[in-house]
This record gives sequence, structure tokens and C-alpha cells, in this order.
Amino acid sequence: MLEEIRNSWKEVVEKEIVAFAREKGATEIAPLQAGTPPKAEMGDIAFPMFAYAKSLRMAPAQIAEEIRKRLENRDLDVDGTLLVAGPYLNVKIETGLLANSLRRRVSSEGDRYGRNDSLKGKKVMIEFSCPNTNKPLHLGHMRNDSLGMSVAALLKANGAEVKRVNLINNRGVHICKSMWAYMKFGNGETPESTGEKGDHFVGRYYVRYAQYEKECIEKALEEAGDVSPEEREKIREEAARRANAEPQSMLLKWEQNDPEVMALWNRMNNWTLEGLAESYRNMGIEFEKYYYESDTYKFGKDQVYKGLDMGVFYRAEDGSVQIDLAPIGLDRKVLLRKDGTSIYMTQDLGTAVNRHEDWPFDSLIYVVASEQQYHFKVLFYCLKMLGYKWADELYHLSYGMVNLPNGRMKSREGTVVDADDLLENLSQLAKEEIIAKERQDQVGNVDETSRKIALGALNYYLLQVTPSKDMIFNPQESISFNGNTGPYLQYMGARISSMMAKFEAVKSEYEGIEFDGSLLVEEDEKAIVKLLASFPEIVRKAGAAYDPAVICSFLYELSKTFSHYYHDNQILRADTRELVVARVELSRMVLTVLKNAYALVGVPFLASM
RNA sequence: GCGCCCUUAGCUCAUCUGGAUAGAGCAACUGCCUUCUAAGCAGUAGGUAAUAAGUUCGAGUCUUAUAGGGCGUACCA
Repeated sequence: MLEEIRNSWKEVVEKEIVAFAREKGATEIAPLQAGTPPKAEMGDIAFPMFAYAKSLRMAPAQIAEEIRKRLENRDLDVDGTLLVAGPYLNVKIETGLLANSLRRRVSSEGDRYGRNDSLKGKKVMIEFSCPNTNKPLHLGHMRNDSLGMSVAALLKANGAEVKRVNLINNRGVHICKSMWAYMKFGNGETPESTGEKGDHFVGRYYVRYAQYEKECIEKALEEAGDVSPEEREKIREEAARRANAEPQSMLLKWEQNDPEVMALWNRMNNWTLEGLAESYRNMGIEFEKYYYESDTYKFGKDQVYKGLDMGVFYRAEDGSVQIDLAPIGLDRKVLLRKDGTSIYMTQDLGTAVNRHEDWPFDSLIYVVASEQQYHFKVLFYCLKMLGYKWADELYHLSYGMVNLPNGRMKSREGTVVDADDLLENLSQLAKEEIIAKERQDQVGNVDETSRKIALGALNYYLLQVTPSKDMIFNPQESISFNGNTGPYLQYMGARISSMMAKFEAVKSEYEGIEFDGSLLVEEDEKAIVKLLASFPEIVRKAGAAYDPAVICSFLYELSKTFSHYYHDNQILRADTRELVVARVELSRMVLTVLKNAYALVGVPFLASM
């Protein structure tokens, strides 16, 4: 809404400048820039006049004054007051009128307020999560999942038709490692028999394999005795290769559909998938469709052969198929091994084509960590060379690493933060907080509420940072409920809900009193009205940039402003009945927008906390 | 070596397409609960925006160089 007002003013001012410049005989007129003044009392829209100083041969401040005078003599159909602040021509918006139209719009659109049609008619597929079936989810996955869910919601809010897809990495030598370890050390135990969650159970065998490999290496080194560092390195490699040979031969059997191996693979896969499904449920992660690498890995070879026929790929002397990446400034890349088996790239080529056949998307977004930028650059280029015109609409939503305060997460050093554990710990802390404040009765279901607080804390913490940047996850800080956090935002929603409930009880006393936006004269009230009016624009910006952090900043600013406002001003006990209605309705709009924004960043709404 | 990215307060992050006095939170210190939930509100202190040069009326933002850090550069995923 604010955006529309800004655009109309921009048009009016620009027209006037052009007219003025023509009179002065200027030929080259720079396009008008629009901004926001640093302080509210300076106005709401700022037009800097610097750019016209040269062509008009006047000081920017003089130009601003001149344009203001000329516009004041015109009969304009836009609301607001013109102010001159040095070299800037500013517009102060009439918030009373804005509040009235805002209120009409918010009450008619409700939970749809904020949505827009900027991506209407677009079919967007978004891939995220993509877990291995040999270990449970960890913190790195959580940033991925939060981002995927949030960006999907943002695109929907911008009018797109969105399909969320997951690709389960359930094949390969790494999967065979946990299978092999289970065969060797498992003694037939199952998640049921040990009472473990399936993914954690399987993950334990993956770790067990790593331990076995380490033992093999140590043993070999011990037997070798005192040798040179070069020699040691050789022994190390040889021992690892020997250990690896067993899972490797299992992979071969898997590819040959060996019934015994397939049965074990199915069994262990299901254990993991059941565990993952539970984690996803707890974290509110959902997909419209699951793809499995065990199905899609075969599709890629056809694409490679097709490229060979087309002459865009070539067969190297050693028999492998490659592509020359010189046109995009890179080296060569192998697309198919010399023994004819497929690699990661082969498979991703096939998966992309398969997906477009499944559901002809206009664009496909891959939510994958920044370490794979090279891979996607090559993948997109290959698809383009294969002649798929949708290749231009593929996008790698690259996000930075999640590090811990003392460095990178390392599985070898056991510093990996497990997703289930983290959520559990956070829930427990939230629960303690509820009990400490004796809020059990008001809250109702304490466990459910604790979980929602934990989820909000986590999602908000992860989404606050611009996706492309690396971030540091501080477990200590994420469980704190003070400051710029998810729980703080939830608290604001709960407080307003509580007020609204109180108002409902006395509603009849206010029957027949109309909302009057002109009564909202406090600076905080004006600021809130403007923030609320800017929400659709925020949603559009966040969607265009694939950046949930934009929503996070907005949420925090709105919450903070409202918090300050209702601390200083009575709402239910305002001086007049008219003012009570105006403030209650303003609060109600804040609540609506908070809820709508929460939904975009995975912060659950709580009526009470 | 080469390629991509990053460097803003003690710590974690903002700063819209270059625009007015670079903002928050945490941590520190100080006030405020007979008043709509103190998971709150207010205040104090904290900055040569890594460094140097350049473009511009104007640079945290654009260009170049230097330093420091990350990631990649597999017939792994």
C-alpha cells in the first residue's frame, strides 16, 4: 500500500521536474530516485535533488524548494504534505487516511493480506533437504530445511504455484558402509529391540564403520613399525582401501539386484526414513513429492548419450564421457565414468529432466550449500547445452555454512549438533521457563507449547541471517529468549491475543463505534500504520530475493515498535471509547500481520505463552 | 597455483537499486512490576565499516591492489 503511494508521488514529482527542466532548457534529465528519510519527522518519502544540480545549474536545495512551490499550486490527487529538508524534497504521508484504507484492506483480506500476484501463473519447483539414509539430520540440514520451507512459502505468497520436492540419497558406497557394519556387528538388533529412533540406529552403524576403518589403519601402521612419513601415508591409504573393498563389493551386488543385499538395504532404509519422517513432522517440514536416488540415478546416462549424439559432449581417449567447459571459463568435467557407471553429475542431469517431464516447471530452485556452487554451474551449463530451454530458469539458492562458536562442525570430533537433540533440549528449556513463570494453566498444553516455542526460536535464529552468508550457531544464544528471537516475536502475538480476548468480553459496550484512523496520532501509532502498510511490499522483496531474513527484520521491527507502544499507551483503557476502538483495531491489524509473517518464516503462532 | 565468496561495536547480525547523524540484539552498567503476561520497557557506554588508493556532488555499498579468513578446483556426494 505504501508502495503505491510512493509510486504516485514519484510520478507527480518527476513530471514536475521534467517540466521545470524543459523551461530551463535542460535536455538531459536524470531519472528520479526515491528513498526513505532517516527520521519519521522528516517525512516518509525522500527525493534527493543532487542529480539535477548540474543540468539545471542550481543548488539542490533551491531545486527542492522550487519544485515544492510549483507542486503546491497544483491540484494534486495524492495525499500528503511536501517538505523541504536541505537538498531533499520529502513527502509526509497522511497516516489517518492510510489507516482507514489499511483497515478496510486488512479486514477484507485477513490471512491473505501481504500476498501479491507478482509470480502469478508461475510454476516453481523447489528442492531441499536431500538427506542421506545413513545418518540422522543435523544442524546443517536444519538451515537447509528452514530455508526451503520459508522460501516455498514466500513464493506462494507472491502468487506462484509451488511444489516442494525432496531427493533421498539412498544409494552409493557410503550407504553400503552402514549396511556392512550392521551385518558384521549388528547381532540382529533392531530399532525396536534397542528402542532407538531408526535414523539414529542406522547412523550408529555408519559411525561404527568409520571406527572399524580407523582400527584397520592403526593396526596396519602398528605392524609396519617405524617407517618414513611417506611410507606411513601409503600404508594408511592401502589399509583404507582394503577396508573399503567390502562395502564396495556390496555396492556391486546392490547394482546387480542381489536379493540378500536388497533386502538388507530396504530394511535399513526404512528404518532411517521412518526416523526422518518423525523429525520432519516435529519440525513442520513437508514435501509434495519425494524422489529417490535409487530410482533417478539411472535416468542420467540417456542424457549423456544424447549429448554425445548432439556433439556437445565428447568421449575421451580413456573411454569416459566429458564436457569441455572452456566457454564458461572452467576446465573439463567427466560426466560418465570410463566403466560406464554414473556419477553425481550424471544423476543430477537425469533427475532434472525427469522432474521437468513430471511437472513442467517454469523454474526450479535447488537449496544447496554454497560448497556446491561449482557443481550447479556445470549442471546448468550441461542442461543448456543439451538444448533444454528451461535450463536458464534453474537457480541454485546457495547458503553459507553453519559453524559453531569454536569452529566448524566435525563428525570426527563429535561436534555435530544433532537436530532431534537440539529441538528436544530447546523444548525442555522452554518448558522450564513456562513452569518457572507459573504459566501452565494459561498455556494449556505445556509440551505442545514448549515445542512450538523451540521451533520458533530455531527457525527464526536460522533465517535471520542472509542465506548466502556463513553463520555461527551459538547453542547457548539460540536457547535464550531475550532480545531479537523467535520467542520474543511469539510473545508479542500472545500479548495481543490476550488483549483481544479481553476486548471480546466487553465488546457490547463498544457497539456501533466506527474505526477512525485519524485518532491514531501517537508517533508509534503512525509508525505502526506505515509498517503494516508496507507488508505487501516486504513480501514481494523477500520473495524476489529468496530471502526470509527480510521478513525476519520486518517482524522484529513491528514487534519492537508495538511493544514500545503498548507499554506507554493504554489500549483497552484508553481515554475515550472511540480511541479504544481505534487502538484495538490497530492492535488487531498488528496481530493479523504478525500471524501472516510468522507463517512465512516458520514461527508458530501461540495465543498464549 | 587458479576460481568464487567473506571482513561493519568485545560477540552475533542489519543497513532497500551509491544518498541525510552506520542501526539492532547479546554481554556490561543503571532505572521501571498495587497499572492490558517483566519471555517486557527505557537509559548509559561501545565504530577510522580489515588496510591503501581510485570513480562520484556524495562510498559500508562501485573499481583496483594488499592483508586475513572460508569454500571450491574428484571418474566423492
